[in-house]
Amino acid sequence: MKRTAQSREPQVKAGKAAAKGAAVVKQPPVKLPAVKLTDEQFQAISHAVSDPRRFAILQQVAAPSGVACGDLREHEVISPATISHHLKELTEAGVLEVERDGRCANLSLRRDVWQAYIERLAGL
Amino acid sequence: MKRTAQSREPQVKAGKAAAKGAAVVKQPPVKLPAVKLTDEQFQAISHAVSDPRRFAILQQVAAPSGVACGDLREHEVISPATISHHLKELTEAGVLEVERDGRCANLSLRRDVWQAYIERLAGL
DNA sequence: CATCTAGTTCGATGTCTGTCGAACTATTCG
DNA sequence: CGAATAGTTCGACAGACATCGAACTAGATG
Repeated sequence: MKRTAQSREPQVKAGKAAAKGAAVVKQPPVKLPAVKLTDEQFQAISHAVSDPRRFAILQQVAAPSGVACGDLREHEVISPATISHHLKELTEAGVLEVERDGRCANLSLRRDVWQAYIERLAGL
Repeated sequence: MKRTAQSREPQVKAGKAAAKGAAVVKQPPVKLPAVKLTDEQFQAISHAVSDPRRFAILQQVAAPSGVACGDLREHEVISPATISHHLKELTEAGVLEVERDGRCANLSLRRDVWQAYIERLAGL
């Protein structure tokens, strides 16, 4: 798979996408069971979302129906191996859920965990 | 200034402090003027808070009256040079404000910026 | 005014991290 | 069943980053 020159910063395209953010359908006021984060998990989430590419992935995956791995915009700018690396970081941090569908993977945001993370940050 | 062996992870002491979190006085419902974060600033904040030591610093600094640099618990575990390095990261990200008081520095949380950061994350 | 204190900057060091191609596993297709 | 597709893992590489001691600047003290 060909792509443009190696770059640490996301390509302008991805950057702009991250900046604008996908249109988000507002969640109905469903009360999620409270999740309690360990310190390690909190730290892992902070680390996982500090990378602009991983945050951009989370933005896409936050859509109510999730997103198929193959539909991630990152396929246009980084290699499948790197995408896999980032997905692993997010999954191990606990904010991403992967559901295999044949040879495809469907990705979704662990909203309960994300909510707990936000609340932890807001506690400052 | 003496301290224990070099370690990337914060010492248990600092870790526990970060885990428990300082007791936070609930802010009165004062409406802060909305701050708009640029993508770069959002990214810089994410990066700045992803480090456990910097997050622990923010927790201390979030006290309503802020905290004097010399009173940061980090002085027990890392060198002044490293503290300075972390303070610079937080200041440049825009979440920390430094006010010199003679040779001392008083640190406080930019609550407006922090609030904007939380809201940006919650937008997923 | 010399000395001390508080914090900053510089340069070095070792570790971490995002990237890749190649090889791999698992599933689907023709 | 062989070929194609989707995604993963491995090992290597180059750059980023947290750490330090030493030297520095600026303010306070005796």
